[in-house]
Amino acid sequence: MDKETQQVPSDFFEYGALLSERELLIVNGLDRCTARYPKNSIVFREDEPSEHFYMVEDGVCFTHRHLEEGSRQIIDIYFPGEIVALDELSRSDHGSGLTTLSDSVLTAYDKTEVTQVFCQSSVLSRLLINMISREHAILTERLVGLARYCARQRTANFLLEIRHRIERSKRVRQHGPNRTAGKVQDIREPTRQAPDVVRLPQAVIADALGLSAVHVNRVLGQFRDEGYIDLSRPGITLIDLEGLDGIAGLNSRNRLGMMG
Amino acid sequence: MDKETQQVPSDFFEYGALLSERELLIVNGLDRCTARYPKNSIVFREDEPSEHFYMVEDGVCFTHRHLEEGSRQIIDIYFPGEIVALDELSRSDHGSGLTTLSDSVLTAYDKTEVTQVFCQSSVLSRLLINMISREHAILTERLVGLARYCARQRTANFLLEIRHRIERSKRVRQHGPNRTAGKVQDIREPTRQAPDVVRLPQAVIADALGLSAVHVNRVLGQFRDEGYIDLSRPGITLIDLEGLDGIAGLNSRNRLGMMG
DNA sequence: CGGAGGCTTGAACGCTCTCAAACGATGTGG
DNA sequence: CCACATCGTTTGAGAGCGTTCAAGCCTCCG
Repeated sequence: MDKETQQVPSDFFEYGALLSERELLIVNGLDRCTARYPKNSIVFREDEPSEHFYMVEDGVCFTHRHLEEGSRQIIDIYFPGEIVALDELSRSDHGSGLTTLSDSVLTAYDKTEVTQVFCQSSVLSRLLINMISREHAILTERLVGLARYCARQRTANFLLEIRHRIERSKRVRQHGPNRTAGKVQDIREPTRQAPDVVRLPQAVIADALGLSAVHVNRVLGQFRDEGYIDLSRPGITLIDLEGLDGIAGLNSRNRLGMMG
Repeated sequence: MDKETQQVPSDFFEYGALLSERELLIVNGLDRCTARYPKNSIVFREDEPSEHFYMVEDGVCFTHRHLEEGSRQIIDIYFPGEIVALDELSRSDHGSGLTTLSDSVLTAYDKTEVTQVFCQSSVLSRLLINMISREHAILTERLVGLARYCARQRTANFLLEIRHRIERSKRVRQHGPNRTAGKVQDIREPTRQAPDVVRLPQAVIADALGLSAVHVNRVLGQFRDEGYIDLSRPGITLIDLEGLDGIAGLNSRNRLGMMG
């Protein structure tokens, strides 16, 4: 692969569409605007006019909806390499707000331009549809989880899903030539990027799972006592992945394959 | 509009994309297979290979997921004119099963053909993306509802949403020249198609809302006692729509606008 | 007339919430 | 360097909402 390939937003690779030279040029030619956002800053609010979608370059952020009483529901959490607000391509306003959890770097793409440009190419159209469909599958999974599983199951499933996405995020970010090679670069900051450590405030987990922070804490306490996780250090350290998977009790379907 | 227009699946009109003669020809040229399904029959099961998506011509059906313990979660309910399994365009298997609630007529379209053909046209690509995005918005709404609202709110909201979709379904089915004219045809079967009557088993409502059938019944009983609905006749007759809307307590956002 | 499926209602249990109060880490200003 | 504020975590007690189990009823239909 050449230099141009490395400029392509890394997440695109995940969708199995082999882009030709022509499509790569199109994608690389897109207008983009990269900016830095401090921790806990609001990138956009729900109901604001929506002109861009974003790719997370660095940091962690989440989409959310505010409810009347002051509580909020977190729709999804995004890690580096993931794309935010893809589902809003055809909306004129934001269906949910976007807030950063840590200092973040985001790249904004113009929705109108992307839609128009992508629709010109059948390969890119397919790619876009695949990406949106994947979001849809994740959302369906989450819906079933919220409706039918208890706090223990939801929490265990959540921890595993976040772990999976952190891993995927790391993998995706080593894009370019190194992707297929077995060569793995050393992790730069073991404390921040350590594997199997979920570093999210319990209040955020609660808002994502539709639970109270107090009860999330209680469930995590149970998991700690049962030896599944470790809470003595900052963050949630996953110890027994199979055990958590057993608690989650969800079929392996949620590890969603892509493409068709 | 000419005869060709009337052959176009009516739901496409809802998305505001003005199709040119050329696109209409493409859409009308799609392979399709219309079949009749008796009440309570399974059209496809989850995890089965997925080759088609369906348009509901007549009847009511729903998509669902089965859980280990034997319970099920209903993902969505579909009325005439609506499209099923659109989100599975890029999947090779069904993420959820499809079952009929009443005697139904469904038209199957080949997923691969539709994807390929639609991706050739930028207008149709956009249309497809808009339709999928709309599904996404609905799903997000449902997610927030499940996570953050109590049984009364969810039930009230559900009744209003179903009413809205039944109305929309009726409107969409009078496609063609009559669409824009104020002329409204008489309803043929007032008992079956009466406005403001939701004819769904309470067990189905429960499975859609993530509640037990017993508790749905209790909530409906409350609504009856409070004068919002009437249960003396078969089905649920909505009496006080504003009242129900007040209970639902959701912003008007769920009456989702389309296009961007 | 009898059976089946859906609806209705009661009682008790249990999961999760709210309220409340500490605790610990972190950061800030005196 | 310490006092203090703040934020996130932890734990307890009590209340509420929805569940399960169980039984009876109604209605449609054979």
